[in-house]
Amino acid sequence: MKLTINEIAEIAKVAKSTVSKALNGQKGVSEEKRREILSLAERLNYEPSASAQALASSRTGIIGLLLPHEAGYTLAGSYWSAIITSVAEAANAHGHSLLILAPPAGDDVAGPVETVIRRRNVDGLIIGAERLDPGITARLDAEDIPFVLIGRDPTIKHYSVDVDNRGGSEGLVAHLLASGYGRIACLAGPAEYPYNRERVEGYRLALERAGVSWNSVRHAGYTSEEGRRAVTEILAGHPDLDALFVTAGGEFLLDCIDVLRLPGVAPRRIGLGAFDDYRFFDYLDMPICAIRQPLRDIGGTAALMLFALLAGEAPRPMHRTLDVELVIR
Amino acid sequence: MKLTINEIAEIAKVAKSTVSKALNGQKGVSEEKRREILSLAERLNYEPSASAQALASSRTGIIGLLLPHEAGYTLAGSYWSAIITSVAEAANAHGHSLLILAPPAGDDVAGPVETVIRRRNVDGLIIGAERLDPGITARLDAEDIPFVLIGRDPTIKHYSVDVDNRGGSEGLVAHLLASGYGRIACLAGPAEYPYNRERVEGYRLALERAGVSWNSVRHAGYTSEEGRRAVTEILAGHPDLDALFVTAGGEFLLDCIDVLRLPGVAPRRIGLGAFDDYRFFDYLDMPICAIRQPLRDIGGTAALMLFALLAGEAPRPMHRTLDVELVIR
DNA sequence: CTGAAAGCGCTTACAG
DNA sequence: CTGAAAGCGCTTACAG
Repeated sequence: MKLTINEIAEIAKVAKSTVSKALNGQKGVSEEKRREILSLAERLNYEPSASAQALASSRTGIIGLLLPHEAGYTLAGSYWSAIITSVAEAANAHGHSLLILAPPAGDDVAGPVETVIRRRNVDGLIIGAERLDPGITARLDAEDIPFVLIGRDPTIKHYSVDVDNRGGSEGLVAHLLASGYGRIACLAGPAEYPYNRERVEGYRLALERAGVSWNSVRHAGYTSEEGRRAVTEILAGHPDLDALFVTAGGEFLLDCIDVLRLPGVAPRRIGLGAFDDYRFFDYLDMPICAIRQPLRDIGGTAALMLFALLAGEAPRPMHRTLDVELVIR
Repeated sequence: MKLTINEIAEIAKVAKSTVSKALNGQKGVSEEKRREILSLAERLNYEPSASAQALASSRTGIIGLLLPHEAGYTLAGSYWSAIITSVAEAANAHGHSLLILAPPAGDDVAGPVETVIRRRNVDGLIIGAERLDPGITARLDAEDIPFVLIGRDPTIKHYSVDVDNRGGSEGLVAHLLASGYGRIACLAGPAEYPYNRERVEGYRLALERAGVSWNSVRHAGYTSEEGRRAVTEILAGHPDLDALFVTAGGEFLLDCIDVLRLPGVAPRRIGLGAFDDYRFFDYLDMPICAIRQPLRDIGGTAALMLFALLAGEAPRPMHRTLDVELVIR
């Protein structure tokens, strides 16, 4: 039924080890035989069995992408969709497949990682989880499974690709200042996410450079209630506020916008800055500028780094920082 | 290094075939030994090698999800994100992994399917591609690889899960009629997509039931230009139009909305009906109602059907149709 | 119930 | 360069 290396060997009248070498481009086969075998395999539509190769070589030809559980829920869903497809395409281009690891609802990321390690079913991992237990990366290191993080965690040694959180925020806030806003508050997601801290730094930097001393930073958890309450309190605490910089997108941002659009608030015409751009910003009746992230690049770059690692190279720099784009409306 | 079945057998002082049977819950092992072996494996954190199992049993423990190439681009990205994570979770719950297949830019879906068939690296497939060449499903049938389609193609015999396109559209249009709209045009995506045809049918049915003879249906391709042109022409052709039903979401819908918001058009206050709901509809300054699809259910149901097929059962009904929800704004 | 043996389809030293 | 052989870690008839 299934065409195997044995049939190829038989037809070509060589040993199957010779076929294997020819197919894998290894030395130790005459150019003539190689050509013969290659064309035969081509003609017969031969494709090696993934499982057999994996077992014999202890390389699976599969890379894994670890998603945070929230990936499926938030409107930032489009974020993960772009990451997934770009990684999948890069994987295919390198002759690999992409396995998706998503922790079950409520669980953290440790379970899937542990299973993957023990079952040995991926060669390497791209980790999209935004917060990561150092124990997990330690496990991966111990087991010699290469991984690349999307986003960066300063407390952990790892390869990573990230966007320029600080620079992007700085540019955005600088633009708000240049547009005439003078009292810009910053609403940030939880400080445990490194990117929120960096974006707050960018905010501070822009104010400092412009010689503006007025500032206000507040962190809030990623829940509808906390986000809404935070915006409400910021507004109440600063009657003279004229702009708000929100460090995150997705549902969190939408909740903030909801509050800003409330009847009592809307007349104040608060300017909005957001770290994440959406096309529907066009529909909002408020001045708004945003940071657009190069989503497909993030996935593609992470994959490239991982494949370098798999090839035994040490990609440099260890941390890739991608530029973002300021979108003005 | 890696713990294998041999070590377990040695420690338990039994043959490895006995260990295998015990672990896999097969008969032919005394309850006592089974318990012993199971607890030993548990204690030692033993997890069988995925590749070895796959090679020996010719079951990979992996299901594939085939995405259309557009998945990463459109705003409907959140659609795929929800499908992917829900399928991944269902797969995990069944002890399987999820492999993502995404055809390279410009290519169709045939390449990845062919590779998967020949490499034998999935046990079954969930096909998310919206348009499908019958040749592909024929290949899968021939190779005995079970598959479930998301969406339904009447020209192909297959298992599928879909939403109630006709009923949803009918309900939506009926609601528009009940709200006082009398001249409702329908802008549909390409007729090659079965769901577009079904949604148009729902539109017609609602008009018919209400005894409204005025109708206007137009199909347009999924490009920015075609969508915009279609809306422009519909508006120009029907100066008395008071509502528009768009059968699709994503970028296509956004392009339509752009045209409706154009200065010359906006004053007319066209009511909008959309098959796909987005939270940002709240921001639009136009009357709008929409259909919300049960995204996570779609993925979960498709996975359940596939696992039934893998277990040798024939899930019935062959086509699952999920209810949608009418969201009124 | 129990275990020895063959086999899944490859890769990889190792002789020749 | 070429090929015979062992081995990857399991599963699955098949005897006992």
